[in-house]
Amino acid sequence: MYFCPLMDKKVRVRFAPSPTGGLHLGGVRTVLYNYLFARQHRGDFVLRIEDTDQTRYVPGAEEYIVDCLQWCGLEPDESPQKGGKYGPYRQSERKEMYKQYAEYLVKKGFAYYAFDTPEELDSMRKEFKTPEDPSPQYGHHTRIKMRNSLTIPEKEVKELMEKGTTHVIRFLMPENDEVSFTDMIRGEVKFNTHTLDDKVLLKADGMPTYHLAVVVDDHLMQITHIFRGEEWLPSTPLHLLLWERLGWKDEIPQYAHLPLILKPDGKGKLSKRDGDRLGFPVYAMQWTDPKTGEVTKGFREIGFLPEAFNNMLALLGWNDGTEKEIFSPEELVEKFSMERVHKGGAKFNFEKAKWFNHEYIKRGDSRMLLPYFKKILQEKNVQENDDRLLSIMDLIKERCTLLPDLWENSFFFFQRPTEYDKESILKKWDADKKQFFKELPAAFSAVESFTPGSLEDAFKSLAERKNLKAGGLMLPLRIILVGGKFGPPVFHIAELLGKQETLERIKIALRWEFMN
RNA sequence: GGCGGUAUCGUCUAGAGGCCUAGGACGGAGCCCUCUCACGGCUUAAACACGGGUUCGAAUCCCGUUACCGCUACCA
Repeated sequence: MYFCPLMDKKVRVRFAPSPTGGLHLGGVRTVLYNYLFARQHRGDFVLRIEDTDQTRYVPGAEEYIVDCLQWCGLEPDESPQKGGKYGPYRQSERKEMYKQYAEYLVKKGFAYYAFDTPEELDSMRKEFKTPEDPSPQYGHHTRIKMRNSLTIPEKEVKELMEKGTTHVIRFLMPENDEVSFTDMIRGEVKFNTHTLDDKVLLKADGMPTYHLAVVVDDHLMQITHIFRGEEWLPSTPLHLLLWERLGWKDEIPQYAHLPLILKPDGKGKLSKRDGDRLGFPVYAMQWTDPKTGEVTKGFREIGFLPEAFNNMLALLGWNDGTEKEIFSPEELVEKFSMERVHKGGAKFNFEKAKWFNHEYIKRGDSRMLLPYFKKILQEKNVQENDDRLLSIMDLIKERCTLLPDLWENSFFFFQRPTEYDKESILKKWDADKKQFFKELPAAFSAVESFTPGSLEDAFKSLAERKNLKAGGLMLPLRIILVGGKFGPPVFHIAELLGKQETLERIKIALRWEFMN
């Protein structure tokens, strides 16, 4: 059986997270690819909450996901919050629909009731466990030995049902069928149903499992393309069969299974633990576990720009075939193609991630950075007008990798040095130099425009008159103005400090006893 | 164990039979620029997992091996 979707409908894609905690960067990448594809094809992007596991309910997780998408600039067209004509968008609110479809499958002979208790399932697994088969499945070998509507006489089943005996509905997996489909990234993928099991479709609590819910909802919501993690590849044949048994074979969506994001070291999927261990975020935004109160910082909190974050994620597994690496959101929408997504998993590289952010800060217009800068300054209780802030950023942004670096590279504009790197000054300090700095304020005052060029000229001509080398005086000036060996070119610092403050700082420094 | 997927520099990747003595980026090393730190420029080390085919010719196609990853729940 080969499944080939018809592609003449309006593109509709979806992100369907389970609201159980922080949003992993792999999840954001999945959203990104969905979003880019939708925008490129002028389609719809829907957010659907997969909250069918009541035991894993985490308060606040759904709102958190919505906030993350907003920060990333990847907002859905339809969602529980926004609504839409295919709602509700929360699976827990669609509970009744799933049951009908499950019952329909039973009626058609494509599924059956199973009354086995968890304990019975457990002992079955133990009983059939062999070295060759360490995890026996509930499938064509074992189903005949279990308590289900296939093995129990019809009359008895009816009685059990009438008594309200707890049961699940399982899919009746055909014994020997070929199931194949074309994955947009991987090409043709084949399975034989022989090795597949009778997955639970409807749980004892009446909620569907992922498998039933995803097929029913994707159909009802007219989803045309499913882009999801590679971990779903093995259950795709089940889903395909479900589409077919439910009578929707002609509407099967196109699939693409995205490669996983791996740990930077060792092996396996990247997890929050790896971030904690290696010192970088894994979640998009800060997540506070409501149970333990544990707070986990995200990319936003450590100072990533959402555009840089997206760009980095887009390139983690995709490229446009050229050597271009920096793409604006618009370029991403235009250039992205699922066929060019790399098949293999990618180890996450935090250094490279930071490089993207650095590029965005460095290349970006300071006006774009202004709100971020102002927020930091607010925390530091600094008030300043926008024009000066813009000038400061123009000067320092090339040395800022993360947003907090904006402060680390500019604090000296807002506060006078409290201590000085004495070592560096004293190494070559003498009376002549001291005299030079005593006369410098007058020389600077005499300058007609307080600009880097004229300041440098004044500085150098004074040095010449005093028979000193200007080169040896620059570092002391820097330390006098900001306290240490850091910052942008020193005359630029002076310019932004302004005449009054520059002269003041020179005079203050000269009063320190180590200068004498 | 079974099933599925993947396999190019340390990392992300380009490469869709000859353009490959394998290109770019991050990171590393070195040099230049220089008042500090950066930015920028230049140079450099570093890879086709292995074995068989197919072909005049393979990183590219096929098969096998190996390694790694994923799935194998009334979780998603």
